[in-house]
Amino acid sequence: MKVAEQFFPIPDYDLSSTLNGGQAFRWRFVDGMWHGIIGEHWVRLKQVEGGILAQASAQTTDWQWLRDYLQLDVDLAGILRTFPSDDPALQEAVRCCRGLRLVRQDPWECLASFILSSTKQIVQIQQIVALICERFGKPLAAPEDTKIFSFPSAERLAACTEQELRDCKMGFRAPNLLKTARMVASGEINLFGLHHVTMEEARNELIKCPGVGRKIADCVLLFAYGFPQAFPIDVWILKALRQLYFPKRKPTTHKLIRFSETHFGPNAGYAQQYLFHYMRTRPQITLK
DNA sequence: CTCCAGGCGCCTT
DNA sequence: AAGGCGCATGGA
Repeated sequence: MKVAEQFFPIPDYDLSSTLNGGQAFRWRFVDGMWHGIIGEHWVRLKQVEGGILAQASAQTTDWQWLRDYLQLDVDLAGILRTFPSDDPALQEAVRCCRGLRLVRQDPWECLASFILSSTKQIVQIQQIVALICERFGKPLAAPEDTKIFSFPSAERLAACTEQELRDCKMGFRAPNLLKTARMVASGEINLFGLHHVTMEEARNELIKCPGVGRKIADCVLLFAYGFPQAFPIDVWILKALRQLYFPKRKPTTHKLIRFSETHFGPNAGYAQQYLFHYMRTRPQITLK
C-alpha cells in the first residue's frame, strides 16, 4: 500500500484521551494506530516520541485539514495557565491526563452525533454513528480492502424515512435527527453562519433544533465552533462539580452553569474536558 | 433481574 | 423556578 506520511512535532498531545474521550465518535485504535475519517480524508495517527506520525492517501501533499482538526497550533500550556490556580481538583485532573486536547470538528457531524448521544454510552454512540455512515455516507477511496464512508450529509439524512434511521438503533432520537437534518438541508438553520456570531447567538440557533438543548448545543459550540468558554454539563460533570465544589449542598444545573462561567476562566471548555476525562477514568480516586 | 447511559421536552407543583 | 417522568436500546 502506498501512503503519504508526515511527522508533526508537538509536545503534550495525547491521542488516546483526545480521540477516544467522547468528543468525536469515529476513531478506532487498530494495531497501535488511531484510524479515522476527517471530511473525505482517511487518516491514521500514531503517538511517537516528540509528536504525531500521520498517514493518509498517497496523493496527500497539503496537510492543513489535519492540522486544523487536531488544532496543532493551539498553545496548550498557555491555556492551562488560564485555569484557576487555587483549584487542586482541576490541577489534579490536568496532571492526570496531560496532553488531552480539543479537536475541531465539522459542525454538522458534531451536531448530528450529539443528537444521538443523549442517554447513550459512548460505545453505543460510536456504533450508531458507524451504522449511519455505512448506510448513508459516501464510499471513500480506502487503503487496502477496508471499506470507509464519509459522515452522511444533512441532505442525505433528510431524504431518509424515520424507520430507516430507527433501524440504525437510535430509538427515540430518530425523529430528532431527521427533523434537524431537514432544517439544515433546507437552510432553515445555517450552520456556516454560526462561525460569525457570538456564542450566545449561536447557541440560540442550535437550540431551535429538536433534540438539542443546552448541553448538546454547548458540545457543538465547544467541539465544532471552538468557543473555548462553552461548558457542557452532562451527568458526569454534574457529579464532578457537586462533589468537588459543593459537597454539602446540591446545586441545580442552572446554578452550576453560573459557577462555571465565573470559576474556570476563558477556557472553561478545556477545564470541562479535563474534569470529564478525569471522572470517567478515575472515578474511584478522591471522588467516590 | 435492575440500573443507567456525554438529555430533551413536556408535564406538574 | 424546580422537580418528575417517558422516551428506545443495550451494557454493566
